[in-house]
Amino acid sequence: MEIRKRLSDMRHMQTLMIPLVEEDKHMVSMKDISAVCGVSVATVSKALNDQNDIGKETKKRVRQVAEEMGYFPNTAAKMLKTNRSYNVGVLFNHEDYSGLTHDYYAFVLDSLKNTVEEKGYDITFVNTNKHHAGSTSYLEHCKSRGFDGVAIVCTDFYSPEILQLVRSGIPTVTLDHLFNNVCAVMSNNVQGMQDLLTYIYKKGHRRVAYIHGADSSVTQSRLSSFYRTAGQLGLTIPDEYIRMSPYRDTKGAYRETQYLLDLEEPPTCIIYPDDFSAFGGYNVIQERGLRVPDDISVAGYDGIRIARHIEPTLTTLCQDTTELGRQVGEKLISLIEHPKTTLVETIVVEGHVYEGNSVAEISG
Amino acid sequence: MEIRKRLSDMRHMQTLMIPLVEEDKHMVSMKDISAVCGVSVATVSKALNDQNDIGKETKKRVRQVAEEMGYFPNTAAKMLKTNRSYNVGVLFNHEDYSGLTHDYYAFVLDSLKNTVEEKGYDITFVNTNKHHAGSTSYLEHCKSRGFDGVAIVCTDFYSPEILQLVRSGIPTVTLDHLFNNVCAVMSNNVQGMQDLLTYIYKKGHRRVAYIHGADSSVTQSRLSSFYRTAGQLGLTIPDEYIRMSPYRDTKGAYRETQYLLDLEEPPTCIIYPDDFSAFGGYNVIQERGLRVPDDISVAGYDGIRIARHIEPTLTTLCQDTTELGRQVGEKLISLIEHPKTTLVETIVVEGHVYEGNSVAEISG
DNA sequence: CGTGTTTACTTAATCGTTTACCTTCTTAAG
DNA sequence: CTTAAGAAGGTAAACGATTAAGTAAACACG
Repeated sequence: MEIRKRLSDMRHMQTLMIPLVEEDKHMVSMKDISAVCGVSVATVSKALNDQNDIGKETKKRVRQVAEEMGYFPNTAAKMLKTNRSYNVGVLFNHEDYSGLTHDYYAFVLDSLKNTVEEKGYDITFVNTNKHHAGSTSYLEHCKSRGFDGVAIVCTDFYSPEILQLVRSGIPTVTLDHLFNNVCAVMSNNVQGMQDLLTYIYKKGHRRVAYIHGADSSVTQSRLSSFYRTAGQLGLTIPDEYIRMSPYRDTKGAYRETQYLLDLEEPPTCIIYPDDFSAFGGYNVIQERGLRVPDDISVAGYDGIRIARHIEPTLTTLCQDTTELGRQVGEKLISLIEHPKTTLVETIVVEGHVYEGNSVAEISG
Repeated sequence: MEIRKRLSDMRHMQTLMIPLVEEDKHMVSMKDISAVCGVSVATVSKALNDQNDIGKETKKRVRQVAEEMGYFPNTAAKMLKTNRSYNVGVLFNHEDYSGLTHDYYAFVLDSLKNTVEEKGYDITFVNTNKHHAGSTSYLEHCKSRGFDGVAIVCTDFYSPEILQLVRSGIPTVTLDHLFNNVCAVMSNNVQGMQDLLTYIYKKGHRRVAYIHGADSSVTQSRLSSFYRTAGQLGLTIPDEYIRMSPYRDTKGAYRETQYLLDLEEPPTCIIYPDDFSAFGGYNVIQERGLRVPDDISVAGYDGIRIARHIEPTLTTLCQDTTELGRQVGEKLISLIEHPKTTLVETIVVEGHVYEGNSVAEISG
């Protein structure tokens, strides 16, 4: 016992004396601290965790020695014992064309990351790779890694795996998709489309086309809001004004824009599925020798950063990615830390119309 | 003993019978499998890890039961015992204006993620938040989490914390920065700038300005390559053609462009620090009633996605983010799995000139 | 003074794996 | 038949923490 103390003590001294060597592999553990302080490991644990059945003096000394020795907890051991990882998974499936390379999701993730890190949590991507050793589903991967919670940010919400995950009992928050009995944070697409269309209407436009994205709950919200708002404003929208082009597909946007411009009575303003697509629209329009917004007005959706730096700056519905990420993070952590008292609810985040120069004021 | 077996067996049956309930909290462990199979835990472990001192039949049975019971390993326990996490940290400091929201890094990260996930590793962000419980430095966070390796992708490379990290003995790979004795993956900024400037030269330009980004090793490479190439081509670059504007700062690009256009002998082509800035240049030029590329040519650097969808499409040096991310990932994992035989080297990834319409062909 | 309470610890079990080292049984060679 | 080797599996000690339960000393109080 006495010998072990000395040994541990010496090892400690070595570590201290050569602070930045390459072979700094050894992590100092509670055992090392306990040896140096001459107390039990349990005492060290309690002292560091600020338990109250430890003497003031001892606590102080243990903490100081721990500091000096450069102690930090072994997360794996802590996890194993406590079943808490202080790590949240983020589901970012990018088999479709999106994920990290999509401004909207990247910005949300950035904000989410800041939010949870501030509260002492780390972020790990839920491995979407099927070849991952042992685990075959998202849920298994999450359990295997012991995530305290999972943010489902960007994925195919209709896959059975996702359903399995949200039903598993692990705290989950979804972004822009609603499941029964699952917390969700939603960008207000209904209000957003209403604001956007109303803005366009107020600028004098009466013939407004909408190229919507591929089917999803987001698309549905926007589309129905478009129809509803149009109705309220007394606009008649001919069927051929409603087109489809996948999100962020400039080719598709190009094609549909041509279709719209070739109509006998073309629209005076086109709303695109997203900003990226809107720029696809710019191109056709310019190619035809027409100008935005003088000859035709254009509106986007998202509010990606570049949109306000390209002339004519794009009028678009700017989604509040910072707030979205923050809400996802806060809700998730609340769910983790206060599972009983946290409301299962849908949090709606408002966007706003960013007024660029792409929608003209027209009269009559 | 007999009783424990039965109990465990029954618990197992329950789990199987109510497959998707909310209270699916219990993770089936090796102990459960061992009880059902009537073998020891050690045998189960060996069977699942495909050790060779286990009978064929037993191995098969254990594996099948494990499958049926929905077993997957507890990562924390495995980590604790083996000191391997199959988890790599990614250092993505975004206190400056970049990080996830920067196309270049986001694309690299996306590729890195794909690469390591394919090999069975997960990605966790190195927590850059100082308030994180217990750990105060990147290194401590990494050790605490037990990362097998760390990819240093986007950060202030001059901070002492980073130095501590790369010297710690944890496998690390840096992107676009060179440390002594540390693996690095570099986008070839020297060749890139040379190619870009040569392209511009061949288009007939003799008065080329370069607005470079804020100081960093990347900036230095590009700038010195610019000078060197200019010399080789016989171009004389007046001092006032070399300007500075921070990366991705459209305001700065705007300002410097004005400066350049106001010169007595303005350049015929301006190279910007990045594509984002180049669009800032577009704006001034358009505002002044000039046109790209007829009146002045513009080149960017990066090759962000949107650049090829905006007219005039931007001529830019397209960095190969997919390859960069892949190389970082592969090198890192090689370093982790074969520390002795992996070369400590610098991998250089080539880019290519993306030929848009923003650089005019001029004669004389 | 005896008894109960509080304080400040220690002991030891435990989380779910891995693995060095046994044990037992089978088989083949001498 | 004896013995050594090999195959198949078991035992138990880790890994680094947490925590219920126990203990010894100090203190309080009628």
